Amino acid sequence: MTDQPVTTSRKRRPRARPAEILAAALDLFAERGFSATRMQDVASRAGLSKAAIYLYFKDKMALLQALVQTTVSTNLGMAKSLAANHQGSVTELLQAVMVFMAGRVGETRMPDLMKLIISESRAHPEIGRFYLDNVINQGLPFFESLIARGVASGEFRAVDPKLAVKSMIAPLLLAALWRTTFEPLGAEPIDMVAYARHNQEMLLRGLRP
Amino acid sequence: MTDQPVTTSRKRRPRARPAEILAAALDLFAERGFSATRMQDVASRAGLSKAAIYLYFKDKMALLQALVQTTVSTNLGMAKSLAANHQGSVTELLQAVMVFMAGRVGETRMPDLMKLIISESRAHPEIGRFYLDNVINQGLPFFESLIARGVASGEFRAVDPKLAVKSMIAPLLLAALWRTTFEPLGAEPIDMVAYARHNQEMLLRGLRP
DNA sequence: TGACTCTAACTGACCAGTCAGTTATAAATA
DNA sequence: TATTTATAACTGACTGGTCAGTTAGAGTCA
Repeated sequence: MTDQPVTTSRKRRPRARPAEILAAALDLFAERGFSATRMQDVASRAGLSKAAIYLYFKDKMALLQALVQTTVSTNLGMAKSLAANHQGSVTELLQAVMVFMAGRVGETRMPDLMKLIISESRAHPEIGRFYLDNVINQGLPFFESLIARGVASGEFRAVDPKLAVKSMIAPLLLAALWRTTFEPLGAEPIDMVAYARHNQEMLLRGLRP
Repeated sequence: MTDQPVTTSRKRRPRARPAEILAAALDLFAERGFSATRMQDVASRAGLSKAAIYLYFKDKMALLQALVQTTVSTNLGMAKSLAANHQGSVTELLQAVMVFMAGRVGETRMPDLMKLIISESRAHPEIGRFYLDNVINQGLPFFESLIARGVASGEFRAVDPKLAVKSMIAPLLLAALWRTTFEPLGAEPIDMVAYARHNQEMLLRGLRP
Protein backbone atom coordinates (compact mmCIF):
# COMPACT_ATOMS: atom_id res chain seq x y z
CA MET A 1 0.00 0.00 0.00
CA THR A 2 1.46 3.24 -1.06
CA ASP A 3 0.96 6.54 0.60
CA GLN A 4 0.29 8.35 -2.67
CA PRO A 5 -2.58 10.79 -2.67
CA VAL A 6 -5.73 9.49 -4.28
CA THR A 7 -6.54 12.83 -5.83
CA THR A 8 -4.86 13.84 -9.06
CA SER A 9 -1.43 15.02 -8.11
CA ARG A 10 -0.86 18.73 -8.39
CA LYS A 11 2.43 18.93 -10.17
CA ARG A 12 4.52 22.05 -10.57
CA ARG A 13 5.93 22.14 -14.07
CA PRO A 14 6.22 25.80 -14.96
CA ARG A 15 8.48 25.16 -17.95
CA ALA A 16 5.97 22.98 -19.72
CA ARG A 17 2.85 24.92 -18.86
CA PRO A 18 2.71 27.62 -21.53
CA ALA A 19 3.04 25.15 -24.37
CA GLU A 20 0.45 22.85 -22.82
CA ILE A 21 -1.97 25.71 -22.37
CA LEU A 22 -1.47 26.85 -25.94
CA ALA A 23 -1.97 23.35 -27.29
CA ALA A 24 -5.21 23.04 -25.35
CA ALA A 25 -6.33 26.46 -26.52
CA LEU A 26 -5.61 25.70 -30.17
CA ASP A 27 -7.55 22.46 -29.98
CA LEU A 28 -10.56 24.16 -28.49
CA PHE A 29 -10.43 27.33 -30.57
CA ALA A 30 -10.25 25.21 -33.71
CA GLU A 31 -13.08 23.00 -32.56
CA ARG A 32 -15.52 25.56 -31.20
CA GLY A 33 -14.22 28.99 -32.09
CA PHE A 34 -12.74 31.63 -29.86
CA SER A 35 -15.79 33.09 -28.15
CA ALA A 36 -17.42 29.76 -27.50
CA THR A 37 -14.30 28.44 -25.77
CA ARG A 38 -14.35 28.99 -22.01
CA MET A 39 -11.17 29.62 -20.14
CA GLN A 40 -12.33 26.87 -17.82
CA ASP A 41 -12.34 24.46 -20.75
CA VAL A 42 -8.82 25.40 -21.74
CA ALA A 43 -7.73 24.92 -18.16
CA SER A 44 -9.37 21.53 -17.83
CA ARG A 45 -7.82 20.24 -21.01
CA ALA A 46 -4.41 21.51 -19.99
CA GLY A 47 -4.81 19.94 -16.56
CA LEU A 48 -4.78 23.16 -14.55
CA SER A 49 -7.20 25.43 -12.81
CA LYS A 50 -8.51 28.40 -14.71
CA ALA A 51 -6.69 30.83 -12.48
CA ALA A 52 -3.37 29.21 -13.29
CA ILE A 53 -3.68 30.24 -16.92
CA TYR A 54 -3.58 33.84 -15.80
CA LEU A 55 -0.15 33.22 -14.30
CA TYR A 56 1.16 32.61 -17.80
CA PHE A 57 -1.07 34.69 -20.05
CA LYS A 58 -2.50 38.13 -19.51
CA ASP A 59 -5.95 37.30 -20.80
CA LYS A 60 -7.83 35.18 -23.28
CA MET A 61 -6.75 37.30 -26.21
CA ALA A 62 -3.10 36.75 -25.32
CA LEU A 63 -3.65 33.05 -25.96
CA LEU A 64 -4.82 33.70 -29.48
CA GLN A 65 -2.08 36.21 -30.06
CA ALA A 66 0.58 33.75 -28.95
CA LEU A 67 -0.87 31.04 -31.17
CA VAL A 68 -0.83 33.28 -34.19
CA GLN A 69 2.65 34.53 -33.44
CA THR A 70 4.28 31.15 -32.96
CA THR A 71 2.37 29.12 -35.53
CA VAL A 72 1.66 31.40 -38.43
CA SER A 73 4.70 33.61 -38.51
CA THR A 74 7.10 30.72 -38.90
CA ASN A 75 5.60 29.70 -42.23
CA LEU A 76 6.77 32.80 -43.98
CA GLY A 77 10.28 32.36 -42.70
CA MET A 78 10.37 28.82 -44.03
CA ALA A 79 9.13 29.94 -47.44
CA LYS A 80 11.75 32.65 -47.55
CA SER A 81 14.60 30.30 -46.72
CA LEU A 82 13.27 27.98 -49.40
CA ALA A 83 13.69 30.80 -51.88
CA ALA A 84 17.08 31.88 -50.57
CA ASN A 85 18.53 28.39 -51.02
CA HIS A 86 17.02 27.85 -54.43
CA GLN A 87 18.94 27.49 -57.65
CA GLY A 88 17.27 27.19 -61.02
CA SER A 89 14.39 28.78 -62.86
CA VAL A 90 11.77 30.92 -61.22
CA THR A 91 9.18 28.49 -62.47
CA GLU A 92 10.77 25.70 -60.46
CA LEU A 93 11.05 27.93 -57.42
CA LEU A 94 7.41 28.91 -57.69
CA GLN A 95 6.48 25.26 -57.91
CA ALA A 96 8.51 24.48 -54.82
CA VAL A 97 6.93 27.32 -52.88
CA MET A 98 3.45 26.25 -53.88
CA VAL A 99 4.12 22.66 -52.87
CA PHE A 100 5.36 23.90 -49.53
CA MET A 101 2.33 26.13 -48.98
CA ALA A 102 -0.11 23.41 -50.00
CA GLY A 103 1.58 21.14 -47.51
CA ARG A 104 1.11 23.68 -44.75
CA VAL A 105 -2.57 23.99 -45.56
CA GLY A 106 -3.06 20.26 -45.88
CA GLU A 107 -1.02 18.99 -42.97
CA THR A 108 -0.78 21.64 -40.28
CA ARG A 109 -3.28 23.62 -38.28
CA MET A 110 -2.70 26.73 -40.36
CA PRO A 111 -6.25 26.57 -41.73
CA ASP A 112 -7.62 26.69 -38.21
CA LEU A 113 -5.46 29.69 -37.43
CA MET A 114 -6.48 31.44 -40.63
CA LYS A 115 -10.10 30.92 -39.87
CA LEU A 116 -9.66 32.18 -36.33
CA ILE A 117 -7.99 35.32 -37.59
CA ILE A 118 -10.70 35.95 -40.13
CA SER A 119 -13.48 35.24 -37.70
CA GLU A 120 -12.14 37.19 -34.76
CA SER A 121 -10.47 40.17 -36.38
CA ARG A 122 -13.62 42.24 -36.25
CA ALA A 123 -14.08 41.83 -32.54
CA HIS A 124 -10.32 41.96 -31.91
CA PRO A 125 -8.64 44.13 -34.54
CA GLU A 126 -5.22 43.73 -32.97
CA ILE A 127 -5.20 40.12 -34.12
CA GLY A 128 -6.06 41.07 -37.65
CA ARG A 129 -3.54 43.86 -37.62
CA PHE A 130 -0.82 41.56 -36.38
CA TYR A 131 -1.54 39.16 -39.22
CA LEU A 132 -1.70 42.00 -41.71
CA ASP A 133 1.63 43.43 -40.57
CA ASN A 134 3.54 40.20 -40.07
CA VAL A 135 2.18 37.82 -42.64
CA ILE A 136 0.36 39.65 -45.39
CA ASN A 137 2.46 42.78 -45.66
CA GLN A 138 5.62 40.67 -45.45
CA GLY A 139 4.51 37.74 -47.53
CA LEU A 140 2.84 39.44 -50.46
CA PRO A 141 5.86 41.59 -51.37
CA PHE A 142 8.01 38.47 -51.14
CA PHE A 143 5.79 36.58 -53.53
CA GLU A 144 5.53 39.63 -55.73
CA SER A 145 9.28 39.70 -56.02
CA LEU A 146 9.24 36.09 -57.22
CA ILE A 147 6.71 36.89 -59.90
CA ALA A 148 8.61 40.02 -60.89
CA ARG A 149 11.78 37.97 -61.25
CA GLY A 150 9.98 35.60 -63.60
CA VAL A 151 8.63 38.49 -65.63
CA ALA A 152 12.09 40.07 -65.83
CA SER A 153 13.69 36.82 -66.91
CA GLY A 154 11.08 36.34 -69.60
CA GLU A 155 9.73 33.15 -68.06
CA PHE A 156 6.38 34.85 -67.39
CA ARG A 157 4.31 37.26 -69.39
CA ALA A 158 4.04 40.85 -68.22
CA VAL A 159 1.47 40.46 -65.45
CA ASP A 160 0.96 42.83 -62.54
CA PRO A 161 2.76 41.00 -59.72
CA LYS A 162 0.28 42.31 -57.15
CA LEU A 163 -2.54 40.59 -59.00
CA ALA A 164 -0.59 37.46 -59.86
CA VAL A 165 0.22 36.92 -56.21
CA LYS A 166 -3.45 36.80 -55.38
CA SER A 167 -3.78 34.00 -57.92
CA MET A 168 -1.20 32.08 -55.90
CA ILE A 169 -2.86 32.67 -52.56
CA ALA A 170 -6.54 32.41 -53.37
CA PRO A 171 -6.67 28.63 -53.88
CA LEU A 172 -4.95 28.11 -50.55
CA LEU A 173 -7.43 30.35 -48.82
CA LEU A 174 -10.28 28.46 -50.41
CA ALA A 175 -8.82 25.14 -49.29
CA ALA A 176 -8.24 26.39 -45.76
CA LEU A 177 -11.78 27.65 -45.35
CA TRP A 178 -13.22 24.61 -47.03
CA ARG A 179 -11.46 22.35 -44.60
CA THR A 180 -12.40 24.32 -41.51
CA THR A 181 -15.88 25.46 -42.42
CA PHE A 182 -17.56 23.09 -44.82
CA GLU A 183 -15.89 19.74 -44.39
CA PRO A 184 -17.06 19.55 -40.76
CA LEU A 185 -20.59 20.00 -42.12
CA GLY A 186 -20.25 17.09 -44.47
CA ALA A 187 -18.89 18.70 -47.62
CA GLU A 188 -16.76 16.56 -49.88
CA PRO A 189 -13.09 16.91 -48.84
CA ILE A 190 -10.64 18.44 -51.26
CA ASP A 191 -7.97 16.08 -52.56
CA MET A 192 -5.07 18.34 -51.69
CA VAL A 193 -2.56 16.57 -53.92
CA ALA A 194 -4.68 16.80 -57.06
CA TYR A 195 -5.76 20.29 -56.08
CA ALA A 196 -2.20 21.51 -55.64
CA ARG A 197 -1.19 20.01 -58.97
CA HIS A 198 -4.17 21.63 -60.67
CA ASN A 199 -3.44 25.04 -59.18
CA GLN A 200 0.17 24.83 -60.22
CA GLU A 201 -0.84 23.99 -63.74
CA MET A 202 -3.39 26.81 -63.91
CA LEU A 203 -0.95 29.33 -62.48
CA LEU A 204 1.94 28.46 -64.73
CA ARG A 205 -0.23 28.33 -67.83
CA GLY A 206 -1.74 31.64 -66.83
CA LEU A 207 1.69 33.17 -66.46
CA ARG A 208 3.26 31.75 -69.59
CA PRO A 209 4.22 34.38 -72.17
CA MET B 1 -52.96 72.57 -30.57
CA THR B 2 -53.16 69.05 -31.78
CA ASP B 3 -53.95 66.13 -29.69
CA GLN B 4 -50.97 64.12 -30.96
CA PRO B 5 -48.80 62.44 -28.39
CA VAL B 6 -45.66 64.27 -27.46
CA THR B 7 -43.63 61.09 -27.31
CA THR B 8 -41.98 59.81 -30.46
CA SER B 9 -44.80 58.69 -32.65
CA ARG B 10 -45.23 55.01 -32.49
CA LYS B 11 -45.98 54.20 -36.07
CA ARG B 12 -47.80 51.02 -36.87
CA ARG B 13 -46.21 49.66 -39.96
CA PRO B 14 -46.15 45.91 -39.44
CA ARG B 15 -45.79 45.23 -43.14
CA ALA B 16 -42.53 47.12 -43.33
CA ARG B 17 -41.08 45.93 -40.04
CA PRO B 18 -39.36 42.68 -41.01
CA ALA B 19 -37.43 44.31 -43.84
CA GLU B 20 -36.44 47.24 -41.64
CA ILE B 21 -35.25 44.93 -38.91
CA LEU B 22 -33.26 42.84 -41.37
CA ALA B 23 -31.66 45.92 -42.89
CA ALA B 24 -30.61 47.11 -39.45
CA ALA B 25 -29.32 43.68 -38.56
CA LEU B 26 -27.27 43.38 -41.74
CA ASP B 27 -25.70 46.77 -41.17
CA LEU B 28 -24.69 45.88 -37.65
CA PHE B 29 -23.66 42.29 -38.30
CA ALA B 30 -21.45 43.51 -41.13
CA GLU B 31 -19.98 46.25 -39.01
CA ARG B 32 -19.37 44.42 -35.74
CA GLY B 33 -20.04 40.76 -36.36
CA PHE B 34 -22.87 38.62 -35.11
CA SER B 35 -21.97 38.03 -31.48
CA ALA B 36 -20.93 41.60 -30.82
CA THR B 37 -24.23 42.93 -32.12
CA ARG B 38 -26.82 43.36 -29.37
CA MET B 39 -30.47 42.85 -30.09
CA GLN B 40 -30.97 46.23 -28.44
CA ASP B 41 -28.72 47.80 -31.10
CA VAL B 42 -30.68 46.22 -33.92
CA ALA B 43 -33.87 47.45 -32.33
CA SER B 44 -32.60 51.00 -31.91
CA ARG B 45 -31.42 51.21 -35.48
CA ALA B 46 -34.70 49.84 -36.75
CA GLY B 47 -36.61 52.28 -34.56
CA LEU B 48 -38.25 49.73 -32.32
CA SER B 49 -37.88 48.28 -28.89
CA LYS B 50 -35.94 45.10 -28.50
CA ALA B 51 -39.02 43.14 -27.56
CA ALA B 52 -40.74 44.13 -30.80
CA ILE B 53 -38.16 42.22 -32.80
CA TYR B 54 -39.35 39.05 -31.13
CA LEU B 55 -42.79 39.64 -32.62
CA TYR B 56 -41.27 39.17 -36.06
CA PHE B 57 -38.33 36.84 -35.51
CA LYS B 58 -38.02 33.87 -33.26
CA ASP B 59 -34.54 34.70 -32.02
CA LYS B 60 -31.27 36.31 -33.01
CA MET B 61 -30.27 33.40 -35.18
CA ALA B 62 -33.46 33.74 -37.19
CA LEU B 63 -32.26 37.18 -38.26
CA LEU B 64 -29.07 35.79 -39.68
CA GLN B 65 -30.89 32.91 -41.28
CA ALA B 66 -33.34 35.25 -42.98
CA LEU B 67 -30.50 37.45 -44.22
CA VAL B 68 -28.67 34.54 -45.71
CA GLN B 69 -31.81 33.13 -47.22
CA THR B 70 -32.99 36.32 -48.92
CA THR B 71 -29.67 37.84 -49.91
CA VAL B 72 -27.37 35.02 -50.82
CA SER B 73 -29.70 32.55 -52.44
CA THR B 74 -30.84 34.99 -55.11
CA ASN B 75 -27.36 35.31 -56.60
CA LEU B 76 -27.30 31.76 -57.84
CA GLY B 77 -30.66 32.15 -59.51
CA MET B 78 -29.42 35.22 -61.35
CA ALA B 79 -26.29 33.43 -62.53
CA LYS B 80 -28.37 30.50 -63.75
CA SER B 81 -30.73 32.69 -65.73
CA LEU B 82 -27.69 34.39 -67.22
CA ALA B 83 -26.55 31.01 -68.47
CA ALA B 84 -30.00 29.96 -69.69
CA ASN B 85 -30.36 33.06 -71.85
CA HIS B 86 -26.87 32.88 -73.26
CA GLN B 87 -25.96 32.22 -76.85
CA GLY B 88 -22.43 31.85 -78.06
CA SER B 89 -19.27 30.13 -76.90
CA VAL B 90 -18.74 28.76 -73.43
CA THR B 91 -15.78 31.06 -73.12
CA GLU B 92 -18.02 34.08 -73.55
CA LEU B 93 -20.54 32.67 -71.11
CA LEU B 94 -17.86 32.03 -68.56
CA GLN B 95 -16.67 35.59 -68.97
CA ALA B 96 -20.18 36.91 -68.47
CA VAL B 97 -20.68 34.81 -65.35
CA MET B 98 -17.39 35.97 -63.91
CA VAL B 99 -18.19 39.61 -64.57
CA PHE B 100 -21.51 39.11 -62.85
CA MET B 101 -19.94 37.43 -59.85
CA ALA B 102 -17.23 40.05 -59.53
CA GLY B 103 -19.93 42.68 -59.57
CA ARG B 104 -21.76 40.97 -56.74
CA VAL B 105 -18.59 40.86 -54.68
CA GLY B 106 -17.65 44.41 -55.49
CA GLU B 107 -20.98 46.15 -55.23
CA THR B 108 -23.29 44.23 -52.93
CA ARG B 109 -23.09 43.08 -49.35
CA MET B 110 -22.38 39.53 -50.37
CA PRO B 111 -18.87 39.70 -48.91
CA ASP B 112 -20.33 40.61 -45.54
CA LEU B 113 -22.73 37.70 -45.71
CA MET B 114 -19.98 35.31 -46.75
CA LYS B 115 -17.84 36.39 -43.87
CA LEU B 116 -20.73 36.04 -41.46
CA ILE B 117 -21.40 32.53 -42.66
CA ILE B 118 -17.78 31.55 -42.35
CA SER B 119 -17.41 33.14 -38.94
CA GLU B 120 -20.59 31.86 -37.39
CA SER B 121 -20.96 28.43 -38.90
CA ARG B 122 -19.01 26.78 -36.12
CA ALA B 123 -21.22 28.15 -33.40
CA HIS B 124 -24.33 27.80 -35.54
CA PRO B 125 -23.95 24.89 -37.93
CA GLU B 126 -27.44 25.30 -39.34
CA ILE B 127 -26.29 28.50 -41.04
CA GLY B 128 -23.34 26.78 -42.61
CA ARG B 129 -25.44 23.83 -43.61
CA PHE B 130 -28.01 26.07 -45.23
CA TYR B 131 -25.29 27.73 -47.27
CA LEU B 132 -23.74 24.40 -48.13
CA ASP B 133 -27.05 22.95 -49.29
CA ASN B 134 -28.44 25.98 -51.07
CA VAL B 135 -25.45 27.76 -52.49
CA ILE B 136 -22.43 25.50 -52.64
CA ASN B 137 -24.08 22.22 -53.48
CA GLN B 138 -26.28 23.96 -56.06
CA GLY B 139 -23.72 26.38 -57.43
CA LEU B 140 -20.68 24.17 -57.85
CA PRO B 141 -22.44 21.56 -60.01
CA PHE B 142 -23.82 24.39 -62.12
CA PHE B 143 -20.37 25.86 -62.68
CA GLU B 144 -18.97 22.40 -63.23
CA SER B 145 -21.47 21.88 -66.00
CA LEU B 146 -20.25 25.05 -67.70
CA ILE B 147 -16.67 23.86 -67.57
CA ALA B 148 -17.66 20.42 -68.76
CA ARG B 149 -19.46 21.97 -71.71
CA GLY B 150 -16.31 23.83 -72.63
CA VAL B 151 -14.24 20.68 -72.38
CA ALA B 152 -16.74 18.77 -74.49
CA SER B 153 -16.81 21.47 -77.16
CA GLY B 154 -13.02 21.50 -77.30
CA GLU B 155 -12.78 25.11 -76.10
CA PHE B 156 -11.03 23.99 -72.91
CA ARG B 157 -8.41 21.39 -72.24
CA ALA B 158 -9.42 18.24 -70.37
CA VAL B 159 -9.45 19.56 -66.82
CA ASP B 160 -11.35 18.07 -63.90
CA PRO B 161 -14.39 20.37 -63.69
CA LYS B 162 -14.53 19.99 -59.89
CA LEU B 163 -11.07 21.49 -59.63
CA ALA B 164 -11.54 24.09 -62.34
CA VAL B 165 -14.58 25.44 -60.58
CA LYS B 166 -12.50 26.14 -57.51
CA SER B 167 -10.23 28.23 -59.70
CA MET B 168 -13.26 30.32 -60.60
CA ILE B 169 -14.45 30.76 -57.05
CA ALA B 170 -11.24 31.20 -55.13
CA PRO B 171 -10.39 34.72 -56.33
CA LEU B 172 -13.87 35.89 -55.40
CA LEU B 173 -13.52 34.41 -51.94
CA LEU B 174 -10.19 36.14 -51.53
CA ALA B 175 -11.66 39.45 -52.60
CA ALA B 176 -14.64 39.08 -50.30
CA LEU B 177 -12.52 38.34 -47.27
CA TRP B 178 -10.01 40.99 -48.18
CA ARG B 179 -12.73 43.59 -48.31
CA THR B 180 -14.38 42.56 -45.09
CA THR B 181 -11.37 41.60 -43.01
CA PHE B 182 -8.26 43.46 -44.07
CA GLU B 183 -9.42 46.63 -45.77
CA PRO B 184 -11.07 47.84 -42.56
CA LEU B 185 -7.66 47.43 -40.92
CA GLY B 186 -5.96 49.62 -43.49
CA ALA B 187 -4.91 47.12 -46.15
CA GLU B 188 -4.67 48.39 -49.70
CA PRO B 189 -8.05 47.92 -51.42
CA ILE B 190 -8.30 45.59 -54.38
CA ASP B 191 -9.08 47.26 -57.69
CA MET B 192 -11.97 45.01 -58.53
CA VAL B 193 -12.06 45.88 -62.22
CA ALA B 194 -8.41 45.09 -62.83
CA TYR B 195 -8.67 42.10 -60.53
CA ALA B 196 -11.63 40.66 -62.39
CA ARG B 197 -9.91 41.16 -65.73
CA HIS B 198 -6.77 39.48 -64.41
CA ASN B 199 -8.67 36.51 -63.06
CA GLN B 200 -10.54 36.07 -66.29
CA GLU B 201 -7.28 36.10 -68.21
CA MET B 202 -5.63 33.62 -65.85
CA LEU B 203 -8.61 31.28 -65.91
CA LEU B 204 -9.04 31.25 -69.68
CA ARG B 205 -5.33 30.84 -70.31
CA GLY B 206 -5.29 28.07 -67.75
CA LEU B 207 -8.16 26.31 -69.48
CA ARG B 208 -6.96 26.73 -73.05
CA PRO B 209 -6.16 23.45 -74.81
C1' DT C 1 -64.83 46.49 -27.15
C1' DG C 2 -61.41 43.51 -28.88
C1' DA C 3 -57.51 42.59 -31.77
C1' DC C 4 -53.24 44.10 -32.75
C1' DT C 5 -48.82 46.48 -31.95
C1' DC C 6 -45.52 47.77 -29.03
C1' DT C 7 -42.49 48.75 -24.78
C1' DA C 8 -40.29 49.18 -19.98
C1' DA C 9 -38.79 46.45 -16.80
C1' DC C 10 -37.38 42.23 -15.53
C1' DT C 11 -35.12 37.45 -15.16
C1' DG C 12 -31.92 33.87 -15.41
C1' DA C 13 -27.81 32.23 -17.14
C1' DC C 14 -23.29 32.89 -18.35
C1' DC C 15 -18.38 33.90 -17.92
C1' DA C 16 -13.75 36.59 -17.83
C1' DG C 17 -10.95 37.83 -14.63
C1' DT C 18 -9.58 38.35 -9.38
C1' DC C 19 -8.10 37.16 -4.84
C1' DA C 20 -7.17 35.08 -0.46
C1' DG C 21 -5.42 31.09 0.79
C1' DT C 22 -2.95 26.30 -0.08
C1' DT C 23 0.76 23.24 -1.57
C1' DA C 24 5.03 21.63 -3.79
C1' DT C 25 9.76 22.10 -3.99
C1' DA C 26 14.41 23.90 -3.60
C1' DA C 27 17.65 25.95 -0.57
C1' DA C 28 19.32 26.79 3.89
C1' DT C 29 20.17 25.10 8.29
C1' DA C 30 21.04 21.89 11.97
C1' DT D 1 20.32 13.08 6.90
C1' DA D 2 16.33 15.43 8.81
C1' DT D 3 14.10 19.77 9.64
C1' DT D 4 12.90 24.41 8.70
C1' DT D 5 12.11 28.31 5.70
C1' DA D 6 10.97 30.90 1.61
C1' DT D 7 8.46 31.42 -2.27
C1' DA D 8 6.87 30.13 -6.84
C1' DA D 9 3.06 27.54 -8.52
C1' DC D 10 -1.37 26.67 -7.98
C1' DT D 11 -6.59 26.52 -6.63
C1' DG D 12 -11.73 27.22 -5.11
C1' DA D 13 -14.82 30.48 -4.63
C1' DC D 14 -16.35 34.76 -5.79
C1' DT D 15 -17.67 39.26 -8.30
C1' DG D 16 -19.21 42.42 -11.51
C1' DG D 17 -21.06 42.92 -15.63
C1' DT D 18 -23.37 41.45 -19.87
C1' DC D 19 -27.17 40.14 -22.60
C1' DA D 20 -30.84 37.03 -24.91
C1' DG D 21 -35.21 36.36 -24.26
C1' DT D 22 -39.89 37.07 -21.37
C1' DT D 23 -43.76 39.28 -19.26
C1' DA D 24 -47.31 42.34 -17.89
C1' DG D 25 -49.58 45.77 -19.45
C1' DA D 26 -50.13 50.25 -22.17
C1' DG D 27 -51.23 52.57 -26.60
C1' DT D 28 -53.80 52.39 -31.09
C1' DC D 29 -57.27 51.64 -34.23
C1' DA D 30 -61.51 49.72 -36.49
